[in-house]
Amino acid sequence: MHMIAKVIVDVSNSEVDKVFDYLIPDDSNITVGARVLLPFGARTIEGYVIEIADSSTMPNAKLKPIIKKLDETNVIKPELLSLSLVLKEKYHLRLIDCLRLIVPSQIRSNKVKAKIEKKVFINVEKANEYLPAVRSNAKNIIGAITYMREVGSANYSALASKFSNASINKLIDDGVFGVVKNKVNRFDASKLNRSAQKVKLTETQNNAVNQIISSPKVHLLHGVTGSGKTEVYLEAIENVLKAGKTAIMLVPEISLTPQMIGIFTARFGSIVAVLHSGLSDGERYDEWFRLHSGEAKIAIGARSAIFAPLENVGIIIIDEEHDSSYIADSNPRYNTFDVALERANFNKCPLVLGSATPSIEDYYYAKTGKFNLIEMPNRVNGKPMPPIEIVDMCSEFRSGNITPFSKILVNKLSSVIADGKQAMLFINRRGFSSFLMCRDCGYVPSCTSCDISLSYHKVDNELKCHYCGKRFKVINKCPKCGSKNIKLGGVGTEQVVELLRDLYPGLKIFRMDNDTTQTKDSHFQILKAFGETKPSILVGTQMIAKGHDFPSVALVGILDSDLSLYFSDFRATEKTFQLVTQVSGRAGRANINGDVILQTYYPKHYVYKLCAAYNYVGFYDKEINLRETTNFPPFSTILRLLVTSGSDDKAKALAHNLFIKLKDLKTKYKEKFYFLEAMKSPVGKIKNKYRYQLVMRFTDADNKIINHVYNVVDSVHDKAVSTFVEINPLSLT
DNA sequence: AGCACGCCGACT
DNA sequence: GTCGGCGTGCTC
Repeated sequence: MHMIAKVIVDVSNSEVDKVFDYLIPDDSNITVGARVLLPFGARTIEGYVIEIADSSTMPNAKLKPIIKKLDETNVIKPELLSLSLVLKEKYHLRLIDCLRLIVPSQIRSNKVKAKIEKKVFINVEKANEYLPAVRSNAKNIIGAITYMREVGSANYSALASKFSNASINKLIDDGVFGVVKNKVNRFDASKLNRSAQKVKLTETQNNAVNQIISSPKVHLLHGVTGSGKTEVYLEAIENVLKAGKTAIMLVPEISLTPQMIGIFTARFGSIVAVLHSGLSDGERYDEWFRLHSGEAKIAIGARSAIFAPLENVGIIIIDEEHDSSYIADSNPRYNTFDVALERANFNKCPLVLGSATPSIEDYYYAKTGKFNLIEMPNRVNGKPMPPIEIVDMCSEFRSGNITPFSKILVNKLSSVIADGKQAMLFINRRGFSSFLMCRDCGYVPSCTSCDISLSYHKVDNELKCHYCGKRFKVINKCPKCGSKNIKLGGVGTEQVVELLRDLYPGLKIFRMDNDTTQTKDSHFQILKAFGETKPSILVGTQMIAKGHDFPSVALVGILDSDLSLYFSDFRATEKTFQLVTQVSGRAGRANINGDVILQTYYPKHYVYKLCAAYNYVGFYDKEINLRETTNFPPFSTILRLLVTSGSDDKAKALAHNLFIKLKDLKTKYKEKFYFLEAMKSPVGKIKNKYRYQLVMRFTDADNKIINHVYNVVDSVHDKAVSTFVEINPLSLT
């Protein structure tokens, strides 16, 4: 009697996202969590064993046997298999998509292999006996022996390229050289500047560490910029390691800088494994396996590192917890916090959320006792935060200044440069200008695949779509009315750099945005060059806002802080507060004093006064009141169904169908259900897919409504249309 | 998804 | 006559 394996096949399609039964061959040692090779219809594919049973619901005659097991050790550990099952239910995902989060693509389909290095050693005694017998014209043999006598050991491939494969192999065969095969780690952390000595913690920091390690619950660590949160993390992790457990440390992708990794490797050495998008396939493969095998005990990485294959997790830390990158916005959509909480509960370990500007929801949960609130209100070095000056750009404009720089910003820039110091200018738009417009008829060129206006990139002299990346020729004549009167609108990073070059000829100006950071390491290169050049200016988007520590930055300019306020998003003011606080933190880090110039067209908006006062709690109080009276999160859940299809009609029809069926929810759940609307998405087309959305808002403590919605979504399924469900999405594009 | 099967048009 | 177009349906 054969045992039966319940298998999920590695095909990302809802039609086959179900359990298939296979026979387990007698001598195959296949267990739950194994990656296996399978006959599937007319082809051979991979799958994952999620259960072993002794009978099948199918007649055994129809079952096929598994071809073979694919790895020495099972790639899916029990905790992560059950995590996948939870995520599938919670987010209504395909199980295979969850499993693919657990098993990185570098492991699947044997694309990447471990790198084995052959190291050659010399047997000196043997060599001494051997050498006299060698013919004098055997140059390579003699050369290799002489060389190896000096160095003792060498890399096989380096040696072979010097003295030929044949000679080295002969020497190995004759026992003059010995060979050892070593697995090598392609990720080399030793290149990093390891610059962290252990410092003595302050009382506040010690108190924070003690609270965290003594209680396995969710801790919200609210610490101002410079309050020493990282030291708290390091100390807490050290405690966890001493207890024989492992740790997961998450940071936003962008702040996973060499310095950051350097701090951890300096403190903990080779038991740190790094997982982020900047790694090559080989590096990622090696780092993942070091965690999987138990060799590495600390996983540090961006969002996806929450799925690190660690066992016996003793602490999970999410730094900059308010950061939007923790919410996956494509394919398997998940919220990192939910996953982390699931893992923390499974391991009965603390989960730490750290931020200078926590999300309103999380601060509310901390205030009301769902989380433990730890406050770190003071900076370790006792320095005050840099003063923020708010500049009214409307009055600048009225007084005839049409540049993106206010007078006071230019004055401060000039004196910073004269002092040989540095400045950072933040503008949240890349390219030269964000749109073109015909002055005569108002025509704006837009992407043919997306409903979005094209940005002008002067460096490449072309128009680019920032949604799909498509490129178009620049127009100098309006295709609609023939006018040559085309104007540029919306200043971007390229234009800021150009204007600065006119203003300060000869000054070194760096630009960091999506366009200048496409190649591996370019990120690091720009920051390094900026750090070494004084005076200089760094112009950039969001990506210059996080984590970087440049002691000579004396001025930070926020050129257009209102950008995020224009979006009709209930989180707009929150995002603005977080961004301004974060960017301001770049000024005056070390011994020099810093200044922040904040330019806005809404100087009266309450968010700016509170930013300038660094008054997070004041901002929170105001915001939470607003959320409560308007029934927004954390007082409600927002659910968005995104309906997309290559066919406009089919997408529209399905969205309409959903709307009809979901209207019942309103009558069924009455006062718990506030809101339902169906409409074309704000960006109605992206990459030639038409987009419609249904947005709902309700209170739903027991997930009844969400499950109801899932059932409705299943009932209207259409192959030509994809429907995505998002819980509390960050944006509604 | 991806592959086979199947039923219609235009080619040596 | 048959080669190949892609619509339909199934995969333990």
